[in-house]
Amino acid sequence: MTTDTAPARRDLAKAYEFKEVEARWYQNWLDHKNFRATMEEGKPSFSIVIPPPNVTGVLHVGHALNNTMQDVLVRYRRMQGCNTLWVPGTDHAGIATQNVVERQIATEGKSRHDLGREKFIERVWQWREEKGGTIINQLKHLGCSCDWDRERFTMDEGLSRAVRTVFVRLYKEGLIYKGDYIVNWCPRCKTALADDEVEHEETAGKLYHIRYPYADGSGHVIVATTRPETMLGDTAVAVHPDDERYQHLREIGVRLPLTGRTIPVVFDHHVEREFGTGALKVTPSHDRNDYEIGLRHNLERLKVMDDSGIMNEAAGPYAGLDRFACRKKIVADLEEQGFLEKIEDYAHAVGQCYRCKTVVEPTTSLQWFVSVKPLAAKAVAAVRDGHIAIHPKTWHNTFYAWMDNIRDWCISRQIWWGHQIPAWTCDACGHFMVEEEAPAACPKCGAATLSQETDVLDTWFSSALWPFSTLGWPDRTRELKFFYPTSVLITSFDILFFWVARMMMMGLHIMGEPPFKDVYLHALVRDKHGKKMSKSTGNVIDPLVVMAEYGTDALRFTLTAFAAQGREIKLAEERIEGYRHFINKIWNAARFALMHIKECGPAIARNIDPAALPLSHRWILHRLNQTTIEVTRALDDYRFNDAASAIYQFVWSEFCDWYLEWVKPDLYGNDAAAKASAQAVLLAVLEDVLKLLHPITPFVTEEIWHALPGARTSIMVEPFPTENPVWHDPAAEEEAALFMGVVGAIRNIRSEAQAHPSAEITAMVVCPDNAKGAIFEKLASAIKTLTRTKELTITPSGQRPKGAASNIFQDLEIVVPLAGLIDVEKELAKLAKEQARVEGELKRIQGKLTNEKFVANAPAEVVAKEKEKEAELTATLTKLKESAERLEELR
RNA sequence: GGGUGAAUAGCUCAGCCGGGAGAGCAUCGGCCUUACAAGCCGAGGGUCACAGGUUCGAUCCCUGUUUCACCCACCA
Repeated sequence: MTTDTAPARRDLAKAYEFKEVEARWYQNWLDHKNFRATMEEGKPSFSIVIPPPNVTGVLHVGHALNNTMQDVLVRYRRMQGCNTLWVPGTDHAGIATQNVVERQIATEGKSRHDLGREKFIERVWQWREEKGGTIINQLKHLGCSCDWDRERFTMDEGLSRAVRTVFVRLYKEGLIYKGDYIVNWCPRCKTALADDEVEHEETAGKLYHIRYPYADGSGHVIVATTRPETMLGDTAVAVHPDDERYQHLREIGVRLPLTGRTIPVVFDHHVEREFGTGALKVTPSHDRNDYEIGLRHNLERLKVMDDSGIMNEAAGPYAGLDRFACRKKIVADLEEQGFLEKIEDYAHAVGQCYRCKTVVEPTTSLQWFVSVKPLAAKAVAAVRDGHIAIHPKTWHNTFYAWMDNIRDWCISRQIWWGHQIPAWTCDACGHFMVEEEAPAACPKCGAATLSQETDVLDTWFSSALWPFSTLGWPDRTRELKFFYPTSVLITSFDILFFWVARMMMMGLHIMGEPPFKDVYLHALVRDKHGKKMSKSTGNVIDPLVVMAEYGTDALRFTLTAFAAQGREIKLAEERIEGYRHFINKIWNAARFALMHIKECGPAIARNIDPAALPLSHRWILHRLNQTTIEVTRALDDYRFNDAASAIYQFVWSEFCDWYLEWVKPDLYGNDAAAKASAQAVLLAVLEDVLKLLHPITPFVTEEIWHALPGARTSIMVEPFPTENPVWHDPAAEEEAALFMGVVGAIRNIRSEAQAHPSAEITAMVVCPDNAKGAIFEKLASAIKTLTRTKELTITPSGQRPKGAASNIFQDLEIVVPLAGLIDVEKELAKLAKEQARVEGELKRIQGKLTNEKFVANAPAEVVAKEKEKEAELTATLTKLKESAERLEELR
């Protein structure tokens, strides 16, 4: 941190030029290393690791939300004096990045196979050098105060070492194994996918019913399938063990149509007797369930497709056809040869690759797996025992349910871009070894030629280590000591299982401590109709465009204000425009303040005894204090929207609409003492407002901060406001409510009477209560200013003059003579309506109070409150009736 | 098939421990009042999805229903 001087102070421009301001300040923060983490003993630590965006990524509004929230917290804690670290970085995003570079070289008419593995990977690195910084720059644009000197990439040497270290350890512990199992295969990406990388989409398909003749020709059984091409790989038909219909097939078997191959009939409990004919074709190599059945009955596995989804030699005459072309051909042939019973429309879920949406083909394949059950148990225990808290809590059950049913994690991918699996086989003797570094020679036979596994690891494997690998693990660094476990992880709920759960498992197992204490799962940003934003629908709100149009602070405030805990945030551009008005409001309030406080020194109001000050100042300081408390509590609880709305209300409705108008007479007047207090309080409130706002709207607050009198360092390093008990003043709040009630009543009369704002009026406040009367005496001049009233009388009892309008506020009657402007009938109607409302409410309350059970059971304070209300309403009602009577006389 | 969330003003949403609802935008009326027309002042607008239950009292808690959204799942 630094105390260097900032850009020269000057008067604030008439309009807030955010573009110039944002660029200037961000550079200034970088120049002064304001984002760099401190590691001072004795100070609390606060750390966040960024959910690393894909290196291929472009900032979308979801990133903007996610990173705004992180930056709000980071700036808040930094101002509170924590050792604060926000680790930025990007993810190498295996398949996604490989796809991008493949497309790039495709324009040169080449495929990655033309280049070869080594050259191709060089190209990917080259691509990363040139284009990989895009999203990082966009995060800077958003104002993110990450410690950029600690930026990491999941393929960095350090992180790669962490990956190898963890892999070897898990392998040696028996938690990583290699085996031939059925996996999800993407024929386009030509790689295996983990279960959660497959998206199931409800699709309108067909259900084909096919006759499989008995092997002895005595009849046939009908099986149904949505994927008829897989019949070429059928190695059995399964029926339920207790299904009498098919017992005789035990010895006979059936013949596969088209190929004539004879296959056995097996009896398995998996089969539902009620579904279709109760007979199921079994393709162990291309269906997960069939694979299981195959295992149970020791069935042959017959793969009929290659890794591109093209039918192979095993498909006989169909070899060389794409699987979907083959489906058509098979159906046509079945039809022609009389094997097709019927075709039904059938809606079912089809698995797709989450990266490219290609229909996934289940296939048996030799892959690496993590045995996750023991790891998952630790994660579940950590959440259950409160070592990790997920916010909002509603996710706990979902989390447990998923973790309890978790299956082994397929971590090998048949692509080139990623962490190559650290396992080697000796070419000479076949010795197999898993090591952190490439062995120079075979430890068994001494041969120097070893072949490394060609597969790379699932990208999520390295991201699972992110919270400690970015802090320097496996070395024992100071960063780890200060910042692990990290304080909170902020991410979107859609990667709870991809990423969050896996970080928990790895952190707990490898480090022995959770990777973070809190997880805050925020909503997904949708369009204003709740639809997913997508380029094809054209409903995308591009944060970069929006920032250019409305300013970064406007976007940040909008996202913060909309960040209520929930499932989705419906965002429309009008909202951002609305909050730009708020930024503008702050700007103008500051301009106004600066006109009057130029000659002031830095605020000293914290040292002023507010008891000696007039109500206006006591009130605003009290409200500021309350707002500080609320903002602090809200941010501590991740209630971002509450923090935003508390400060919005305070700034606009209280500070601007009331306070500034209220103190104008002091500021413009000749009373030097009154002016001095007004200046001091005004500056103090403005300073705290800027600090409270800074985590959400860093740019505009910094710019205004430096225009304030006195030498200023960055507002980033100012202490965040804290509760000030000296400012606490509930009595001021009550008195201010009376004041505002009377002002409101007079304004209402003016407006209803359509009196021109410049028309001067006189008013009378009939106030039977002497104590209140004394309060109003002191406020008379302020009431007059705020209502443009020439003359104001406060009297314990008064007679309403002819042609006067009146309003009732509590036990007060506010009378404004407006000769000729009064519509008596309208006034009476208004009074009648108000009377009805008050009577209704009174009736309800009296009903309650006469209800013995209520009085007996309700808490004493509630009963007291109701009694108070009753008295107040009774007084109001009396006033209303009197007012109406007098008005009647005018008819 | 299982699970989760949502239903509150015309729109988008707040509403912590149950004491009879708030904001922004939009609408209507009046204002270029020397910080701000990206503004100021005033006003209107809600059977808190529906039906029961618990309670002195329910937008809030419980049960059921309807509608919508999402997640998980091996009925071919």
